[in-house]
Amino acid sequence: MSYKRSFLMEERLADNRQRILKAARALVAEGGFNHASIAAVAASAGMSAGAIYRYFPSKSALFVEVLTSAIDHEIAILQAIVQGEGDVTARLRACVESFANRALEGPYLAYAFIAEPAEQEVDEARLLGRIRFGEVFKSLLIEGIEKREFPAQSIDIGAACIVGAFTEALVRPIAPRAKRDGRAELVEGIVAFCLRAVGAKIF
Amino acid sequence: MSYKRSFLMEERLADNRQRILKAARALVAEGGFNHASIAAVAASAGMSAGAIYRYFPSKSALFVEVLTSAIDHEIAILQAIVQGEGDVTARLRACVESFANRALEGPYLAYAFIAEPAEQEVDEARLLGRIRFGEVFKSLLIEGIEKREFPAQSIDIGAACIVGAFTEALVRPIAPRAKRDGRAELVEGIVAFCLRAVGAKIF
DNA sequence: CCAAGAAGTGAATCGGGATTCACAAAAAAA
DNA sequence: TTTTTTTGTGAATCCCGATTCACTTCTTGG
Repeated sequence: MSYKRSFLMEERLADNRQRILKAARALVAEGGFNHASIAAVAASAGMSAGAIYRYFPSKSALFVEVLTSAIDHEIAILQAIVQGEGDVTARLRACVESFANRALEGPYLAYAFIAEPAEQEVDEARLLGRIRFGEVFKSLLIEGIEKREFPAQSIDIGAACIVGAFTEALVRPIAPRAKRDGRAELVEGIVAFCLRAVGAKIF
Repeated sequence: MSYKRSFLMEERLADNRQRILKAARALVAEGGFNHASIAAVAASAGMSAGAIYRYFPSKSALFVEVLTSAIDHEIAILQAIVQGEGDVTARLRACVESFANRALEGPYLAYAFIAEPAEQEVDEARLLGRIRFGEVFKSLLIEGIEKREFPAQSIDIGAACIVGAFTEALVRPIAPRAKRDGRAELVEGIVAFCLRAVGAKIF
C-alpha cells in the first residue's frame, strides 16, 4: 500500500485551503460576488482553477463557507457582548452599534453578506445567518423582558424586525457607490430606533 | 407607401404586451424568478420566445417592468392610506397591516419582490422600490412628529428601518416552504414593533 | 389579388463562467 | 531509483438560458 500524507503535506494542503478562502473573501470584499469567479479566486490564491476543486466541490460550496465563517465570526462577537455585563438595554445597544460599525467599515463585504444576490445555496446560507442573528437578539429580548427592562412582546417577531431594521438601514449607505458620511448619526439613529422598538426605558 | 397599424392591430399589440407581463407575473408568483425563463413566459403567453423581443428589449427589462408595476400598485395603495383620515398612528398601522397582509396572501410573489435574487437590473429596481416604500413612511413620520404623535427622531433612518423590519419579519414566513399560521399574530407583532419604534403613544 | 412592410416562429447561435479531464509535476512507498 | 498515488495545470468542454435571424405568416394599402 502506499501514500500517507506527511505532516508537512497535510499542512500545506490546509494552508492552500485557507489561502483559497482568504482570496475569495478578499475578492468579495473588493467587488462583490460578481468579482469573484473561480478563475479570479484561483489566480488570487496563486493556483489553477482546477485546483480549487480539490478543496471545494463547487463554487457554491466555497462561497457558502466564506459566508458562513464570516457570519460565525460576527455571531461570536455579538454573543460575547450578549454575555457581557451591563443591563440588557446597554448590551442591545452595544450589539447593534458593533454590528453596524463593522458593516460600515467594510462596505462591499457587508453588502455582499447582507444583500447581494448570489447562488441559491449562498442565499440559503445567508438566510440561515439572518436567522442566527435573530437568535442572538431573541436571547436579549427574553432577558430584557424577564428583567422588566422591556415590556412583554413577541420575541420572534421582534428579533426578526431588529435584524431587518438595521440591515435595511445599513444596506443603503453600504450599497456600492453610496456616500458614507454621518456614520455616527446613522449608527445612533439605528440604535435609537431599535431601543424604542423593544420598549427600552431610556427613551 | 404602405402599412399603418390599424386600430385593431394596435390593440392586439398592446394586448400581447399585457399578456406577456401577466404571464411573467404569474410565473414569478408561482415559482419565483427561476421559474420564469423567457421560454416559459412565451409559452405561457401563447407565443414564441422570439416574439417577446418585439415587446421588450431584454429579459431584464421585462422583469424590471413586472416588478416596477407591482411596486407602483403597492405604493398607490399605501399612498391612499397615508392621505386618508385618522391620526398618523392609525394610518401607520394601516399601512403596515395592509402591506403585510397582501404579502402573506401571495407568498411567492412577495418573496420574489422583496428578496429573491435576480439580475442586476431587477435588483436595482427592487432597491428603488424599497426606497420608494421608505418615502411613504417618511411622509408619515414627518407628519407624526409635526403633530406630536411621535417624538423627534431621524426620519430617513426611521423610514428605512420600518421597511427593513416588516420586510424581514415577512420574508421568513414567506420564503418558500415556510409554515403560514398565526398570520394575524405575525401582522400584529410587526405593527406593534413599528409603532413602538416610532414612539407612537398608544403603547 | 398583389406588393411591401410588420409581426411571429423556433431552431441555431452566443456568451460566459463553472466544471472536467488528459496530462504533468510532486510526494510517498518500495 | 522506480513505482504508485496524489496534487496541480489550464485548455477544452459543458451547460443553459438569453438572444438572434432566416424564414413564414399576417396586415395593410393599392
